[in-house]
Amino acid sequence: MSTAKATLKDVAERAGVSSATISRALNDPDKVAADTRAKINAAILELGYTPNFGARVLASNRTGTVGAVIPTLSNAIFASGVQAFQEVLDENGITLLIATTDFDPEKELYQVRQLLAHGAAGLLLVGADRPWTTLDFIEKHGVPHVLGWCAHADSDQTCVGFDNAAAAYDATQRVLMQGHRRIAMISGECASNDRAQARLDGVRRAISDHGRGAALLSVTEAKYLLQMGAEAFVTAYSTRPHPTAIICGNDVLAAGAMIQAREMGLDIPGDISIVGFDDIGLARAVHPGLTTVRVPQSEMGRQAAEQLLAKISGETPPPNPELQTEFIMRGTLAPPKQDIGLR
Amino acid sequence: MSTAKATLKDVAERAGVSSATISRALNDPDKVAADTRAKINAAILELGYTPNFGARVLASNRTGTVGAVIPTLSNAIFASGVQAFQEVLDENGITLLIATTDFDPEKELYQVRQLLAHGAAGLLLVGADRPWTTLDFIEKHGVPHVLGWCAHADSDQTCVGFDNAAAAYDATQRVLMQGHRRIAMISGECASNDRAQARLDGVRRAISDHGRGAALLSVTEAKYLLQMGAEAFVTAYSTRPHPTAIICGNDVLAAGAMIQAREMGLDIPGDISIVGFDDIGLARAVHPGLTTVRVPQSEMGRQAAEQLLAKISGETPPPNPELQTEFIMRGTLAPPKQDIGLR
DNA sequence: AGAGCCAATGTAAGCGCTTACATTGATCTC
DNA sequence: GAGATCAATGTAAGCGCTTACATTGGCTCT
Repeated sequence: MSTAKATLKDVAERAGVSSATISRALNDPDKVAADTRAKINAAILELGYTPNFGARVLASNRTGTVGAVIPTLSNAIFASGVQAFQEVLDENGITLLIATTDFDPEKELYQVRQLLAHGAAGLLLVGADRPWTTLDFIEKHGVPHVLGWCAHADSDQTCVGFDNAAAAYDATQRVLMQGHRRIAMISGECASNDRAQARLDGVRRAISDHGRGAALLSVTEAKYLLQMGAEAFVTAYSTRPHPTAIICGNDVLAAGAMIQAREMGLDIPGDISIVGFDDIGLARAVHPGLTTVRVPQSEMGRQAAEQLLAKISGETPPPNPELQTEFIMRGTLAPPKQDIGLR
Repeated sequence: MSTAKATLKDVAERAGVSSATISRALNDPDKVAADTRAKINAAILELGYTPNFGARVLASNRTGTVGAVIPTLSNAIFASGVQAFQEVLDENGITLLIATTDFDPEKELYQVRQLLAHGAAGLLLVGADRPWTTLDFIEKHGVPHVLGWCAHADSDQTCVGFDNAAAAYDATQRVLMQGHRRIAMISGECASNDRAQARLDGVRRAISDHGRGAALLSVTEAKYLLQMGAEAFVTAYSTRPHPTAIICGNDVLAAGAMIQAREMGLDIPGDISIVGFDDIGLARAVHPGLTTVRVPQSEMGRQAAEQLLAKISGETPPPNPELQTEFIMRGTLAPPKQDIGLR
C-alpha cells in the first residue's frame, strides 16, 4: 500500500479504463457496463480509494450539505426538530452542518456566513425575526432557505411551523373557560424572538377579546431556564390580588414556576394554575402533569427538510404546510378556587 | 452586478493586485501591507465576493469541518454535549457536521463514511463499543477521533468522559448506605452501548461487594423513553418481596418510573426510592426532586473539542481528562420504611 | 450491405483556489 | 556606497475531480 492517497487516475490505470469512466461508475452507475463496473469496484477496493471531497465539489459545484442555524441544542424543542430534520436529509444522502447562535441575531448572521462559506446548499433558520441583512445575504448567495418553528401567512417566505399566536390564543381561551380572570404570563425574552413575541401576543389578545373582567396582571420575561422560571414566578405571583393562573412561554419556564410555587407552599392547581408550551418530555414527567400546548416538533423538522430539498432541486415547493398544535389538558390547570360556582 | 459569481481573479483585477495577494489577504492578513489590504477589502465588498469552498478545499486540502456521530439529538445528554462541542469548534473557526445513528452500530459506520467523505478533519464518536471495522476505517483515513461519554483507562484511545461504572458503583453505595437491601435496576439497553453496560456493571458490583443480604432483585432493560421507564417499573416492582429502591439507567427512565409508581399509588420515597443518572433538567423539575448522578455534559463536550482540535493540529493531546461525576441527593431517595431503625 | 443509431468509453478542458518559488525595492550594515 | 537582508508582491503550477464533446463499434432497419 502506497503512502500517498489513491486518486481517480490511479484507479483508472489499475482498472484499465479512463478516469471519466470511473467518475461515471461512481456518480451514475448505470451509464457504465456491468463488467466494467465490476473491474472498477475491484480496483477501488484494492487501492482503498476515496474520492477527494474538495475536487469533487470544485468540479461539480455540489457539496451535498445543508446547514441549520439554531439558537441552541440545549433546548429540547430545537434538538428534536433538528433531529428529524437530519433524518430526512440523511435519507436523501445529504449531510447536515450545524451552527448555534444562542439567540443572538448578529451571531446568526455570522453563522449563516460560515455555513454558506462551507458550501451549504440550503439553510434552515429559526423564526422570522431578524435583520433584513441576513436574508439579503442568503439570497445574494442564491441559496434557498426555510424558516422553522414559525408560520407567516403573509410572507412570501417558506415557513414550516405552527401559528404560535393562535396556539397561545387558544390555550388562553381554555384558561379563561376554566373561569380564570386574573392571569399572569411568564414569557420568554421577546427581543429578536418572534415566537416568544407571538405567544405573548396570543395571550394578550385572547384576554382582551374575552373582556368580562379578564385581565393580564403582569408579563415577566425570562430566559428559557428552569431557574429563571422559578424566579419569574415570584414576580408574577406577587401582584395583589394574586393571579389564579400563570401561562408560561414554554414548558421549561412552567416547570420552573411549578418548583417555585411548591416552594412557596402553593398548591397546584388549587392555589395557582400553570400552563406551559411545547409539550416536551418534561411536561409529562412533572406532577401534576403539566397542561401545555403540544407542538409537532418532529413533524416540523421533517417537513422543513422536505421543503428545503424541494427548493434545492428547483421544484416549486409545496405550499407552506400548516402544522397543528394541540392543547394538552393535564393536571396543572383547574378552575380557580375562589371562583368555583360563581360562573 | 454581474450574474456570474465573482472569483479571486475578478477581485484581483479590481484591486489591481495579483490573485495570490488576495488569497494571502484572506488567509494570512499580516503578510499583506495595510493599504493593499484596504484596497482588497473594498474590492471584495464591491463585488460581493465569497471564496469558492470547493476550490479552497482542493487547493489547501483543508475543509475546516469536524464531524460528530451520535445516537440521537433527542436525548438531552447528547444534545447538550454536542452543543458545548460545537461552541468550542466555533471559537476555533471550525464548522460541525452532524450525523445520528439511533444507536445502530452499522449506521454509525455508514455515517462515519459519510462524514469522512465530506472532509471531516476529525470525528467525535460516542462510547467505545463498536465493531473494530469502524475505527479501522477511520484510522486508514488518517483522521483523528475522540470518544465521548466514556472513559477507558486501559485503552490507547482518546476518551473524554467519566467512569460510568464507578459513578454507578458510588450511587449504589449511597443507596445501600440508606439501608436498602432489595434493589432493582431499570437499565438502558446494553447491546452496543457500553455506557449502559458500565452503569449496570457498577450497580452489580456495588451490591455484590456490599454483601450483608443486599441483592439485585431484577434488571429490566428499556429504551430511553419516559413511557418505557414507566413500563419497566411495573416489571421491576413486581418481584416478591418488592424492591425498596430502583436504580435507573438514566433520568428519563427514572422519571418514567416515578410516573408509574405514582400511578400505582406508591409513595416516593416512602414506598420506593428511585435514583436516576445524568442530572438533566428533568431531574430538578419532578417532585420530589430526583436523586441522581450529575455528569458534566458541557464540560465533556468542551474538552472533547479541545482534545480533538489538539490532535488535528498534530499536537500530542493532553492525557485523557478525568471528568468527575457527582451524586446529587434530592427527594427520591430515603431509607426504606420497613428497615428504619433496624440498621 | 450501407445508413443510422445508440450504448460505452475516451479526451481534455476547466473548476477557483493555494503556495513554492521568483522578483522587486527599500532599508540596513560596516 | 556595495552587498545583504527582508517585507511585499507576482508568477504559475498544480490540487483531483466532472462533464461536454468526440470516438468507437456493434445493432437494427430497409
